[in-house]
Amino acid sequence: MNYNTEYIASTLRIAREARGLSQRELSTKSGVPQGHISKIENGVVDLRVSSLVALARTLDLEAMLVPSKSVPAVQSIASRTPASARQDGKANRRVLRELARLQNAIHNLPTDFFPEGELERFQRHVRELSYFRPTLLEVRAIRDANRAIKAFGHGTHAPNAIRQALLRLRDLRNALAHGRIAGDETESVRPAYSLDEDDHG
Amino acid sequence: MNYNTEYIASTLRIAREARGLSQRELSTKSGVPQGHISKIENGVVDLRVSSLVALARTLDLEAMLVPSKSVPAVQSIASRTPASARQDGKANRRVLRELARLQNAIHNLPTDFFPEGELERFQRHVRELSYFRPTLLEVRAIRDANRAIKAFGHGTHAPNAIRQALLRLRDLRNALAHGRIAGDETESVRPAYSLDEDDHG
DNA sequence: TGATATGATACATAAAATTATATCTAATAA
DNA sequence: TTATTAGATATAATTTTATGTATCATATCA
Repeated sequence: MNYNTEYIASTLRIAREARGLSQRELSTKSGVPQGHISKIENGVVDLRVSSLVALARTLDLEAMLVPSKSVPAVQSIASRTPASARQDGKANRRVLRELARLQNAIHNLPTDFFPEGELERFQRHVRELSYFRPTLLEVRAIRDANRAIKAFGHGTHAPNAIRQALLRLRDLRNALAHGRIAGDETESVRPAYSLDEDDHG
Repeated sequence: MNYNTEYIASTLRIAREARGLSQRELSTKSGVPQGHISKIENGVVDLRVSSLVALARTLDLEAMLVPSKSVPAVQSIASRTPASARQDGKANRRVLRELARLQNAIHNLPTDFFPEGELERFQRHVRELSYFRPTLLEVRAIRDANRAIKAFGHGTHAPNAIRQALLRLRDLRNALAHGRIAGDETESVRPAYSLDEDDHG
């Protein structure tokens, strides 16, 4: 699997949640079993094109093959582009930098202070936050989370502060994801394989 | 397989032939076995996304998920010239070779199976086709005509097959002469799974 | 004729899809 | 808190199928 599975996984998950569908609902609509949707969204499988098309269609997405040269133009067509690399403007960059810092900070947290899997879930929430336009995000919430983690490293180890801050971010993500069901706003668009892979943490 | 595989099949095959690649060459470049490419191009298999991406990348295409609403805009961006390949040698030589072979084949056909003057007209059509840039021609159509003639020589003598194939070429010539893009089966059908041919030229 | 290249086929195997079951999460109440 | 419940998601076991390796038939060229 030398293409970016993260892209497919995240795109499908975000699109599903943006429409307020559970995996089971998407399953009945698309015909793809719920368990399989779970595996797809977690990047566990190298899915077949029929599954991809079935899921994409029920989420109002189309799988297309476009000339590589046209990819930037195609991305510019979609009004909501991934927040990662394409926004310019100081404010946006600042938000993204905070987000990246947060990702890194969570990655370096000692796992034994948190319930099993909690940090991974938080990681995912933060990563998915990055798919929204930075202008929609709240710098302060992100910064608070960073501060909490920093305080955790320095002084008294209090996981709850971190948890609180990260839960706020999760709620923000949910609000954004569920808030634009009806709108003309379209989904994130990204190449099926990344030209430059994520730093991974 | 409840989605239309025709598009994946024909698009990949046309893109490959437009670049003058054999299945084996594409195989070594993409890492996908030749036998598998054969099955994919014949629509026998429901290929995995990794295979699709590997083939597409080798053919300078990129798999993307785009909002359904944006599909027309994306299609207008990706130009739909039928056989747009590199300006350079290999693909062009391939087309010209097929064309020359076809001229020769028509020349050697027994005249008594065809109405008076028909073969001469076909000859002229093919000759005139060679006046156009090879990049605009369709190897597939030319090859089909060659095959039809070969089958005629071997098995049952059925002039209609040849006539059909040659009429397709005549239509292509007319379309080119009038400045339009020739519509063959790949463009007449509207995909649910939409694929657009690359344009290098 | 032999040699080379092309696209299709056969079969073993690894992996995805299916079906069914278990686990997790977010609320609510005791 | 702690227990419980429902709803959502993840995992397990089995079946189905794409993939990988090898070979085949046919066509083309020397």
